Amino acid sequence: MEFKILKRSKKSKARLGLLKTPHGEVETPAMVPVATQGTVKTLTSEEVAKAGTQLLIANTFHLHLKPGEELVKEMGGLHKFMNWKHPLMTDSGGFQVFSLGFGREHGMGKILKAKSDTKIVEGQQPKLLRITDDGVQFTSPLDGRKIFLNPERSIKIQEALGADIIFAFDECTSPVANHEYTKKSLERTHRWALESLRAKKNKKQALYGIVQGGKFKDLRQESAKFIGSLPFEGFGIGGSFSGTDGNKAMTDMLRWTFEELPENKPRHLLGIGYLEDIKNVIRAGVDTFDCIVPTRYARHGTAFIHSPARGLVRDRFAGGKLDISKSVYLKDKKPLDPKCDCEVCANYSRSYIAHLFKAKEVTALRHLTYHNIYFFNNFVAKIREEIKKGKI
RNA sequence: GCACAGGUGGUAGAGCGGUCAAAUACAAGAGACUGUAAAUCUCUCGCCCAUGUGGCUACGCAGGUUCGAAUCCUGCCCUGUGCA
Repeated sequence: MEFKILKRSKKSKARLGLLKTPHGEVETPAMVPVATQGTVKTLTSEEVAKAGTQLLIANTFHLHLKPGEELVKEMGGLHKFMNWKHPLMTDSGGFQVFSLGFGREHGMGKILKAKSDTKIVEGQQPKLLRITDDGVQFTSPLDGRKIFLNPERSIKIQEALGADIIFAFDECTSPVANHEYTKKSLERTHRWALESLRAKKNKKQALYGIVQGGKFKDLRQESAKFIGSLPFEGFGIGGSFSGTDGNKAMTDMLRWTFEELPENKPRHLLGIGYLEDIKNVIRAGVDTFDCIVPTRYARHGTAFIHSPARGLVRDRFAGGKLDISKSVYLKDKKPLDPKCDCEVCANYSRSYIAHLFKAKEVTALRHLTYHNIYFFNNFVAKIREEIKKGKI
């Protein structure tokens, strides 16, 4: 893999780049739709590409569970298996250490929405899995069976899957972990980073190290310094932030991190963001970022649109949300987003999609997903243009 | 006309003497979702006050039995099925 920075903004830390992988190039900044189980839910791989997607991220933990990396390998690798001819990443399973552990136990996402009395202290274990220096013992959410993952196994699985970019195994720390827990967890993630590097054999794949450290400045800097000093080909920024103070916690964290990272290597922000986050993180210097928002929100009935729908939308950024489950849209002849030129907006009305959604037809979810992916890709493409023109 | 069966909230459908404003599901309304256990989850859903171990009106209609009836009895009105 090769990463070229084509332009650095004078107005911000934003950069325009080109990521060259064995399966083609990615113009950065770029949004990365999530294909956890080897599919962007409801879409074919051809549709995903047609909607402007350059890069996808699939998941080690889920594909290991089902159908198993050996099967994927037997079928010619993940690219061939899912007929995705473009660049591909796999996440390491590190997020599941959180989402199936403390996250599930506390009914909490990795971004804290409100003040919480829950605290995680050093030495505490989640009920549903066991984290030790050797690795993580998961309980499969599918059938309760035990799954053990550590850096070596995660890398082996990712090599069998065969994505262009793979990630070191880490622990995504909970937003309610205290400084001491986060520090101990970070030290373990750092050891795992070294082990991930050691385990990696396949030279065609690029391995990204992951910076953690939660919301703590000293830990973020320590992590960025350490991970940044290792021979990774790029970096993932993971973990938790507070969401109670707008975007400040996130941009602060990115600033602390990027000050310590080698700036000629690509940076991937893991699991962000909302539409209103995107410009900020790009301004902070993020090259790629993945997020389930366009796809999950689609399946839950939300279309992202340019102009706010009257009374139903927050319009804090360059777009709005349209909840197609509202009965008013049954009588609305307009497309989801009148300013969008995707194939769904060119051909279908809100009325029709609202009907499909209420009738629980899967095609509604397909249309919404396609539109949202297109919308996000287009949104980022315009930001690339703005960086090119020196506006951002 | 006769014989059965039945009439409960927007719908379907529980309840068959007290703990019933009435299970459950659907529909409807509101909210949540940031490296996907997520085509998911949460809340509201008779009316009123206003949010409480609150008030009022309800189970086809009219009477009755009973301390007490959606639940038992009588009549009436509807609906379905069978037989004439």
